[in-house]
Order: sequence, then C-alpha cells, then structure tokens
Amino acid sequence: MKLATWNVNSLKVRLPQVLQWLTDNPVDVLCLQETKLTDDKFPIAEIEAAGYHVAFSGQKTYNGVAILSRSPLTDVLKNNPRFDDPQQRILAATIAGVRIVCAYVPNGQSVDSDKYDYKLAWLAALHEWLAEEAKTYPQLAVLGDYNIAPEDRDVHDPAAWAGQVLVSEPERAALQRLLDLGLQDAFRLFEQTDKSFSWWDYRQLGFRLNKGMRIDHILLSKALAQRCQACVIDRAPRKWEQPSDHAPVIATLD
DNA sequence: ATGGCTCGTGTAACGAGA
Repeated sequence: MKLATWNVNSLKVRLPQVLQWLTDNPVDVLCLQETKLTDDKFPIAEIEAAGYHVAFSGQKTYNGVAILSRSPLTDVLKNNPRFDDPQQRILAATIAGVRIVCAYVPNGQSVDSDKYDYKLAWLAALHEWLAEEAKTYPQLAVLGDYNIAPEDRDVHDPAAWAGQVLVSEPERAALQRLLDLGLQDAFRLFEQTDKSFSWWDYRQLGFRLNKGMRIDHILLSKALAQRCQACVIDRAPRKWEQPSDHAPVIATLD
C-alpha cells in the first residue's frame, strides 16, 4: 500500500500534473492540499476516470483538501470536530482499514502575526483530536503540509531561518507533541540524503539551488510504521512546466 | 534595502503563500 501527499497550489492549474503523476506513480492513496476550489468546481469526473475514488472539502480562493483512493473511502470527516474553523484544512477517511488524515496546517505568515497564533491554536486542537483518533484507529496515518521543518537539517539555511515561522520553537514543539501521540515521521525511519526538501521558493532559483525546506510529512502510528518499507520525496514534478512549489512525499507500506 | 514567483480574484493591483 502506497500513501502519498502533495500540496498542489491550485488543483485547477495542477490537475493535468496530478493525473500525469498518478499515471507514473499509481499510489493507493493521495492526499492533496491547497486545492483552492469550491466543492462545486471539484474535478470529480477526471479523477474517477483515472481510477480513483475521491473525497474533498474546499472553499473559494484558499486552502482546500482532498483524498484520492483506489479503494472506497468510508467514515469521511470534514474538519476537526474539536476546532470550529471556517478554513477547510482537514479531511479524514478510512481506507482498507487504515485511518487517513489529510492536513493543511496554517502557514502562520510570521511569528508576530495573528496568523501565527491561529496556527498554534490550530495545532493544539489537532493534537486534541488526533489523540482520540489514535485510540480509535491503531492504523493511523496523518499526511500533509505541516508548514513546520522539524529540525535544522530540514532547512537549507538554518541560521537565516532561526526563530522564524516554519522553524520556531513553539511550532516544532507542537509537531513534537503530535509525535508524542505515538506517531513517527516516516521519512526519518530511513537513511536519507542530506538536504532533502519538499518545498522550494518559486523565487531566487530556489529549486535549482536547492534552497528548500522539508515541511510536508507523513506521520505513521506504530502499527503502520512497522509496516513501512520506504519513504521518499519525488522531486520529478518540481522540474515540470508550471510546477507546484511542493513535491509529493510517498510512503510504501507492506 | 527591497523584492524576487505564482496563485486567485477579476480584469489592476494586491493578499497570501512559505
């Protein structure tokens, strides 16, 4: 079973790339973030034609999440029941006995911003809800754009970024609290090359110079981590024409 | 020193992303 996550930065623009990527990488589950589509505009027919079931939760202009799956999705849940949020950032479903959570964590903008306070409150509520999900579903995978680089080795220039949004201590502590629920960062279960990133700024030749951050993660419960055979970041679509600024992350379970 | 690029909105810039 292969699970993947990809922040597509507009599914309207990136749908052809998603379909091409699924042809190249026929994963069982693909979580998408930043679809930026209201539900009436979601491309259901194109995705079903590619052989996937789909659940989605969107809004105009911003945010929006979706889960594509080879097998049917059951017990679909939109939003965190412990957090009243007008922003569509959470979608959960059960697929082949595995509880899948697709998450688009707020960016936070900067540490002195109201958006940063919202990010930390959102993460605290995510923790509260995931604690319950983890008890209900021993096979739990939380995939998405966390907008947090867990460690300095996940940042191209840690000195330049020190204390800033995406790397600040409160954000990293919030991510650690999620891990303390018994979840593991699938990427770090395996040996990886240095300077492995999942996002690169569109500006300043960010990708070409590999000035990036690893902020997209797949967290696995103990039962799933034991089944995990590999976790990789696929840089290929970042080289395509008109790419998303994020690359997909894929975890392979036995 | 500043902003760099790419989205959506809406049809000109601007907010947001990270």
